[in-house]
Amino acid sequence: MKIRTKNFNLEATLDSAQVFGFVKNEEGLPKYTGILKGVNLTLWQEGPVLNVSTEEKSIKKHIETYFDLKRDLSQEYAVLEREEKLRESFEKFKGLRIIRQDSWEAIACFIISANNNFKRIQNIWHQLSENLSRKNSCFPSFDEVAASSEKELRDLGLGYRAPYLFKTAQGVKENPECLNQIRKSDYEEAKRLLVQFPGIGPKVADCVLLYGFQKYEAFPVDVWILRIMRKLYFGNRKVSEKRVLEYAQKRWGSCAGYVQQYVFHGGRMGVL
DNA sequence: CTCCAGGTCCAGA
DNA sequence: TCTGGACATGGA
Repeated sequence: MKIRTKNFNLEATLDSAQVFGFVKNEEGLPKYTGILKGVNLTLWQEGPVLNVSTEEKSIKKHIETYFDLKRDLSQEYAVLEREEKLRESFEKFKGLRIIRQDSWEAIACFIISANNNFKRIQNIWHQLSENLSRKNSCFPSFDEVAASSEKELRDLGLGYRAPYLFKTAQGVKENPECLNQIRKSDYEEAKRLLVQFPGIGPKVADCVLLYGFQKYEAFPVDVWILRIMRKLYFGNRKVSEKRVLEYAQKRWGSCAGYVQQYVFHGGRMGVL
């Protein structure tokens, strides 16, 4: 199946650590293998065309939703074009989009991401999917994680995050409505609700809000963002994460989340 | 062996 | 409110 796109960069989108279930295989043209709505698929891009290794009709709409291909980015691009310090990242990775991923998967994955590295987060993603999910290689639901145990999670490589994920899964299972509560709340309120779960602090909450709940004021400040923001906007002063967050939201408002993704990816790729 | 990875939690100023 | 250290695990 072929999907015609505008302003879309598959590689930048899937390489910028928003999701952890896709595996990249580079043999010339990079291809990504993963699962979406229970359908296994491989994705690769040729110019504006996004190729999908399935002819299943229903998957097209899911892909357009997942990558948010219909979203008009003119506001974000207007902001980024004005941002001289980010010019190289914007030019190089234009088309990078914020993925709309499953809310629970985002919660779980970013609890796991804390003080961890990309490769290991990917491994754990697959461990959880293979061992806890009934459906073949899908990421496990909160019910399925809650039906596991701290010990099992520890054995799958979660380390000290095992109780965090387990207790949070139990909490969501007890009150699944909380996900809708978060969805309909504004950014501040939604964040207040999220950080009540164990393992979710301000940074993880911002990731979850941005990738899992489409709250675009969210601006996750991790070690990369902190380093680059200090360098570009604070003359290398040792400002706190909180100061950086406030600065970004004041400067970029509802585009902060998108700007963050270009800062993060540009920083990791070494162009900033 | 030491250091680090998309931080959080807890204790003590 | 703000800072310092502990915390599993695996790779460099």
